[in-house]
Amino acid sequence: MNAAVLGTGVKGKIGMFLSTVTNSLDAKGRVSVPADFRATISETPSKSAFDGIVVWPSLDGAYLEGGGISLLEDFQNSLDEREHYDAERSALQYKIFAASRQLAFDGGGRVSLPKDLHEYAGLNGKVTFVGLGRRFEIWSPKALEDRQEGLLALARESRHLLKTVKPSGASS
Amino acid sequence: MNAAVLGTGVKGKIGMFLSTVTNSLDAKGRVSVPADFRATISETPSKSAFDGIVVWPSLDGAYLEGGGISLLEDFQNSLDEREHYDAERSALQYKIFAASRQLAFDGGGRVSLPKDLHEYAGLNGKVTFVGLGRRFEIWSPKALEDRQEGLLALARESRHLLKTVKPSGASS
DNA sequence: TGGGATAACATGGGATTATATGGGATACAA
DNA sequence: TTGTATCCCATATAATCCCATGTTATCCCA
Repeated sequence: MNAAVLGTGVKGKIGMFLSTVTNSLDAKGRVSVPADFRATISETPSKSAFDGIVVWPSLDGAYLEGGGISLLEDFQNSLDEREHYDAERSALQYKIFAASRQLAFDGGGRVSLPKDLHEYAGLNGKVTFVGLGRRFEIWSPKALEDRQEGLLALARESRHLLKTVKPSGASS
Repeated sequence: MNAAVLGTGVKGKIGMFLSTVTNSLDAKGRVSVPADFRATISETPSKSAFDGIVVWPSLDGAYLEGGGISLLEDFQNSLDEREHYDAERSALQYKIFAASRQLAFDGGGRVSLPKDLHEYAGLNGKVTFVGLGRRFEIWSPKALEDRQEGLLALARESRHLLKTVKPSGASS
């Protein structure tokens, strides 16, 4: 981990996903997206008219990652700098773009999580949204608890990375 | 092949092709284009009135590539920046423009895949659409499974390519 | 600052619509 | 004709819309 991880170089008005919220998953597979997250999505400009979230299975474990459609648009822009048949580009496109789902909000701000995603993340009645800035994660509350172990220690060791002023040479 | 040759310079509202969907190919050679993909196509502006998808054999394997008509318009714009008889330009024109088909939607959002394209992609009863952002791929489910080999590991190693913030020099 | 009024939010369930898919009828070309 | 492609309609399933409700948070005024 290096300083770039927390570096900011953001331009324009972009909301952030913050806080951790647990909501319930009903019998139809629906779950309310936290209101704060919905606000973040609607205030972040995007090229797409899509009103909802995008979710895909994490590459790292049994949980989901997600964000607004603008997050994927940023990924797209990054990948466009590579050649069309570049292996690394393809791998990311397959594992993120092809693996993701567009989940539209219903009138009450809920989305329905497809069954295969339930299963991937081991979801069962309750769902925890973890705000991580530009994106968020979706966990089974139990699995998230396990993951917390060890994070505190690492966060303490890494405190020196926190800066309240942008480094002058930051390119991000 | 150079990425710049096929680079896109899209402006305005555009949708993205996301997720992976398997539909069935009936006895008449018809297959439903996933509703999300149709929505993406209809929300992306184009100079053409054509309502359907454009498909051509991949240059890289036994599968098809496709997108909305606007994708081909973007390719055209990129190629226009080259000399008329430039070798790369000609090659791409032959292998993509000349090899591609315009497949119109029927009333139910299906297209008929020509038999030679079936055969090229080894399609047989089932057809998988793979959303990759600006374009999509069409695979035989079995062949797609094989293709996944090693992709997860490569995607994990390549994650550093994904940036959520545009480089400061980006013009977009 | 207390406390009632109002609004926002999360959630349940039934009604309605969209989607994928099959099959027949019709137009067209070789 | 004979095969091919297009259009139209039917249907089971799945997804979405819509309304109702309890709860929490926020506002407003005395």
